[in-house]
Formats: sequence, structure tokens, C-alpha cells
Amino acid sequence: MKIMFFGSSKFGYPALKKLIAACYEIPLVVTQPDKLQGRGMKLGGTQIKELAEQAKLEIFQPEDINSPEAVEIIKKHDSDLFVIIAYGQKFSPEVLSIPSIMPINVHASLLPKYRGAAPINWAIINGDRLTGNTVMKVVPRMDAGPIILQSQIPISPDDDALTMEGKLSEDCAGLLLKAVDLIESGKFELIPQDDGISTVAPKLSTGAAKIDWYKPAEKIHNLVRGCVNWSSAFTKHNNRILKIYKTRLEWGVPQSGEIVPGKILAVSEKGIFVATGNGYLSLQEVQLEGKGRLAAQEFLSGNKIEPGEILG
RNA sequence: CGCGGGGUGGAGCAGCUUGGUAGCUCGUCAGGCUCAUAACCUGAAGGUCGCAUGUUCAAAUCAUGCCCCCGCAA
Repeated sequence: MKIMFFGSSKFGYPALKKLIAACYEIPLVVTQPDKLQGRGMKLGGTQIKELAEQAKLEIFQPEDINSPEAVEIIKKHDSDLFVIIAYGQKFSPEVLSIPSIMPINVHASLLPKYRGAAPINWAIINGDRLTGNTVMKVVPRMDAGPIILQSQIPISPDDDALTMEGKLSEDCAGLLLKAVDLIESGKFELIPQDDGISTVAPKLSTGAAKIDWYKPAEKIHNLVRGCVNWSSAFTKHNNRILKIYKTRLEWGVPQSGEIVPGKILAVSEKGIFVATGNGYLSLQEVQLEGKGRLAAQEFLSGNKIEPGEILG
């Protein structure tokens, strides 16, 4: 079985690692080109590339996967299966037709729910208790291909996007190997997705990550949990961006005066207590722009933040 | 050369504009109060002020270079 691997984010890292460990023949690893990125616009490659280099696999980094030049190179390497995990570019029908068996993809959601770029984040933001991975045959329409295999993973109240990304990423590797086994032995079915119940999980944006204190405490809490591995949910304090990494739902916060969503009700080593549209939250882990990520207690020892101030 | 913030006892910050005895909130240690305590009181330890040059009688503070961290934007 010759498997050509396509991936650019670290989500696919464990999967590629397992494929290598399982001694599958991997004629080519395709990942995004090194880009000027980050602060200072430094040149950086993907983790997938590093892993492939360590394993001494051939690497290909096309600007455009669908360009004639790229297609030519991909065709030069025999492949039975494409494994595409968070690659970052859409594939043309021509490219998808290259592997002798088919192209497959692992997507971190219970398809047909959460098609698109940020399935893990949206599952948490929406307060879901269950998510999973789906292995499917890739079709030109985004994440709409028939399903081969699916796994379920519970989301506990303590989980956030980062812990779930870790769990799903590991699970993805195992599920992928199972799927490859099934395909190898020919004992697999292609179960069509029900488009009628599909939902979309678009890329997170700054607008979506800004906290609206008029929303219920639980919604805000879920937003915070769901955005941690992105750029995190944020609010404003004294007109400066205050990122929020961790909150806790609170009950019966003692306070005086009128309750305004976003108003700081109390400040102690136990957290910064804030009113919302419905219920209370305490901020447990925050970061002011230009500063480090701090537990509430550490943050308070050097920053002035007083009850009565309004966030947002 | 994408824009910007910052590196000060173990943690988080102030001080820098207008050079001249190291400050604040915590933590740590010792003692006290208390039935008791993460509470309160008293005392103590702990800092080459990122690194290096330069200006000066004198640099955390001014100038130049370098290293590292962080926010935005991609």
C-alpha cells in the first residue's frame, strides 16, 4: 500500500508518525511551502515537514497543489491512497483522481456536523458534549464525501480546544490506521452524508472571539474554552486587549449596586468576578497585550483592576 | 527590514520623561496573636535593574549595538 501524505498542521503529526511506524510505503509527503511568518516575518516550515525530514521521506511543497507542475510531480510518484489531514488547500477533481484507490481525509468532527476549517473550536463554543473524528473519501465539495469510519470522543466540562485538539489528534492517528486496514482488505463501505443536517464550522475570526458580556455566562465560558488554541477569546480593559484563556462559572457572587454585563463585581486571589447577561463568571487566566499569560492571582499582584470597572 | 509593548530580589508590577540612598502587591523564612487559619501583627533573607560598549563626578534612568519574551497583522 503506497500512501501519499498531505498535511500542514500539527494535527496530522501523530497520524504521519503512525503511518511511518507501521512501515507503510510513503512515496511523498506534501506540505505547505515555508513561509515568512510570525513576528519579524521569519521563514518557517511546518512540523509535518520536520517529521518527514527526520524519517528521510521525500518532501514536496507546492504553492498551488492544483497547478500543472504540481500535478506532474504528484503523478510521478505511484500512490494507492492519498491521506489528507489539515493540508490547507482545496484539491481539484483532477488531483483527487490520481491515487489508484482513492483519496481519504480525516476531519475532526462527527460529520456531517461542522464541515470546514475549525470543527473542534465550534463544537466547544456551541457547548457540545460529544465530538469525534471522521474518515471519509474526499470529494471536490469541502468535507462532504462519503464516510468510511467514525469515532466518538466526549467533551468534558474541563476540556478546552487545546485538550480536545490533543485527544482528537491522537485518536485521528489510530482511526486512520484502522481505515487504511479496512481499505487494504477491501472490507469497507462508503456511507453517504446527509447534507440536510450538515452544519458549517468556519475559520475563527477576531469578531467571533470578542466577548459579548451581554450573553449568558455559560456561552461566554464556552467561547473562552473554544478559542484557547486560536488567538483566544478577548475583551478590553482600559482600552487594551485582555485575552482570556480560562474562566469559571460562578454562583451567588456577593455584590452591591446595579449589575451591568461586563462589570467587575469582586477581585480576589480566587479570580476576577464579572457579571454577564445571565449569571457570573470568574476570570482565572488572562493576558494583557504585550504581556505574558498569567493566572488571575499573578495578574492581580501587579495590575490594578478594581470592582466597578466595566470590561468590553 | 510589516506595526507595537516589554526584559527591575522566587511571581507580577512601579520607578526611566526632569540621571544621584532599590519601591509596591504577593511568595519564602523566623517570631507573635489565636481554639484555629490561606486571616492579622512584627522582623528577616533575597536584586550583576537582559548583555555589551559609550556619555558623565555619578546610569535601572541618557546614546549605540546585540540577545530574549509578548500583543497585532499575515
